[in-house]
Amino acid sequence: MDTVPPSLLDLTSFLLARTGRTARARLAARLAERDQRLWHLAVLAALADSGPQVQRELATRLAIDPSDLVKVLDDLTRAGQVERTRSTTDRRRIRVSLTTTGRTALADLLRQARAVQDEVLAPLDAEERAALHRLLLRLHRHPPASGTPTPGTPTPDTTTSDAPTPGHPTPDTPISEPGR
Amino acid sequence: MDTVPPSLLDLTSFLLARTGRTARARLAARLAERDQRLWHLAVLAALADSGPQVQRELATRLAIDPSDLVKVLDDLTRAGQVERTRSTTDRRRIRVSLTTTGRTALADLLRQARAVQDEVLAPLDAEERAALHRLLLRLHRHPPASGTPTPGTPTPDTTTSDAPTPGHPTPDTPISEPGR
DNA sequence: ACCAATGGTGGGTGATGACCCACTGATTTT
DNA sequence: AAAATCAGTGGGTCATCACCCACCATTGGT
Repeated sequence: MDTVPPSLLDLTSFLLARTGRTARARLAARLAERDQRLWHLAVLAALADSGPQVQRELATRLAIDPSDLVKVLDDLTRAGQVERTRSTTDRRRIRVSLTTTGRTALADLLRQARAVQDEVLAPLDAEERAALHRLLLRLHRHPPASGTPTPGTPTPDTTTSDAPTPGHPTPDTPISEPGR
Repeated sequence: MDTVPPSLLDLTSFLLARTGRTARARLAARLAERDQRLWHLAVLAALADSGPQVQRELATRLAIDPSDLVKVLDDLTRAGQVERTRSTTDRRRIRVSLTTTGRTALADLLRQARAVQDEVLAPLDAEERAALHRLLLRLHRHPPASGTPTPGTPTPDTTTSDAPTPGHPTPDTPISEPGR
């Protein structure tokens, strides 16, 4: 049984898609055990890296719909990992900041992520992993540029962004997009 | 701007997931222009590589639900790219074979796939692409093993030429899984 | 003070993808 | 020839996302 059609294995893009998919799936599954999802990790990471921020900033930075961010933050707040405090200067805004437990949680999630990574990258030795990481990082920074304007996919490409997900126009440079 | 949280960029698995996602999305978008989807490509490729087969074989090989395969084949048949003929020996079975136009279509799709690939891998030179391909291929053969039960797709093999890894036939495993 | 714009929410919507089950022919068993 | 089995279908279900819109609170003009 088996054999993946060789024609497909010749396509780097196919391999990329496939491995990426499994990596993602495994990570998601792992996080699910903690009742967290990819977006939760992304948000916590963003807060840890860039400090407390207003929701709107977070949303644009993560390229997530503000409306969806709300839900993620609801979860995180409920778990006591982030705190929402209204900005004193502009009471419309809400500053989101990491709590101590949030920081701990993040550390744990990152640990999980690395564990999954070790599983996925198991067949590679340290140097190879580093090489892979380097290559992927290069790809990451690069704007795929325009591509196929397919319905649903405007192909935006804004200068910097990296990867628009087809199907949805991605405005500017989003970030992570754990979700789909 | 953007700035993806650095913490995430440190995760190879994150980069993998992300680039893989965009690769997949772009390819899907491209195929969509031809009114085809990833599974269509996978099926055509499987038929081209392994010759005419009974649906059930195809399904297990591609790790697709038999029920879903039917729909894909319906499309391909409608487009005149494959032909379904009942097996003379066992009339329950249906042999699926590629038609000439199917072969042409496949060639076109693969061309599209490579085009997308060129866009995605743009920042890398030939050697780097080769290196990336090699690494991914290694990962591909590797059974993700346990961990998170990601059902679905096992791995392996294609005996094909391009593989860096010298000769090992391959065991077998499911294949592609454009989908899940 | 009034009005337009803005941040944040809540509540949907639509598309996609995997999975499942019941049903029909054909074949094999016994 | 009846029973069990199998290939192929058809018709759902469920879960996941990204996206959108109407709405409240709050501001910034002017």
